[in-house]
Amino acid sequence: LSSAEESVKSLGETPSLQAPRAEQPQSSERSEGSPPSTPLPLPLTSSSHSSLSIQEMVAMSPELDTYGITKKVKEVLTDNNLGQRLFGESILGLTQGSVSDLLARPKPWHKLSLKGREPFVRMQLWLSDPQNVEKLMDMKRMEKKAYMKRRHSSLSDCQPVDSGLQGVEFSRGGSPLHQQLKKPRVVLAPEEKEALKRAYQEKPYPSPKTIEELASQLNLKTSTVINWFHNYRSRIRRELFLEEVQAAGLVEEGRLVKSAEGNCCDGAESDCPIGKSGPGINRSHASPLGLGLFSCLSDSNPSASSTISNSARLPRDSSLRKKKVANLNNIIHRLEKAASKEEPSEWEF
DNA sequence: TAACAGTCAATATT
DNA sequence: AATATTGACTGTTA
Repeated sequence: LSSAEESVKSLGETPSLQAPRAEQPQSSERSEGSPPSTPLPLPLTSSSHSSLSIQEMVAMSPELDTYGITKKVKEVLTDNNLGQRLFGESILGLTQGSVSDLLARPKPWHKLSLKGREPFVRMQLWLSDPQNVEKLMDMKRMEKKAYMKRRHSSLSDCQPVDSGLQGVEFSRGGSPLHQQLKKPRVVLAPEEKEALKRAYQEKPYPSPKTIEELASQLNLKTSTVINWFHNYRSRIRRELFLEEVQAAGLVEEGRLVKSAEGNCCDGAESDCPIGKSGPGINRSHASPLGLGLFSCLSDSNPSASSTISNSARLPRDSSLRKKKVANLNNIIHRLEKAASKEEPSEWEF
């Protein structure tokens, strides 16, 4: 563990050079004994003759700057013409779509679960591997070679005769014409999305009854509506974070670059500034988007969401404003929920 | 049991 | 072709 700790510590701060490390020839010890998971085809490489499972590393990892890491990764990938698919599948063990999402909207370290931190540790590990790019490019070549090979052998019989479709129709392992036996991915029409968003603004946590109503009104399955709300809530939270980070970046001031510990940078969680908002001067560099929003809650009527959107000093940008409002309603919901149980007595904001 | 966190993977966009 | 979006699924959590 101690030796492991070292390699992990190196992950922290300085995202620069890294201990050399002797390359170990293919780990044949794909020891299945690997604790709980990690059944990935990950060469993970780097670190001393492999020692800890990523999970152990994640557990010991110091706080990482997820935003900074993704930024750098994106840079390295584009600079070297390496795609997300290859990177994701060989380095992170994730699909292209997931990688894209992760790189575009990383959640702050303190909000990630152990599992969620894993990709970031892997990315940091990769960034500190002096041969990262080279290795990936090698894989790229190998893939290409394999691809050419395949195409060559399959073209041996049928010629460029509009091959494309034909090949797909009959060769691919499965049954080509299994008519819609697969659920045909639901695609919500823009108007339906609008309706759902409107409903969300009213009530981020609709009751089963409301959900049922929405479903029938929009002619959607109940589960679809439920899923939509789950997804929307969590995605809105992420975007809020991203915007905060970027906004903060614009205010390049003499403030610690390190994200101040679990403070403000987060309006969606219960650990936000409610209690300590005091004289309002504490948080010197309080979020540029000023979450001093709670002042607007003083006027007793929590259900009047419209009141909030008008009175609060929210960002003028319509899009951001909407998200802020939605998030506020989300927070209100939680507070009310919390207030309803236990002694509904003293609740002075 | 409801809400989440992470992802997948089918589609959409670029 | 590569990257972005997003409904749904799986495993947790409380």
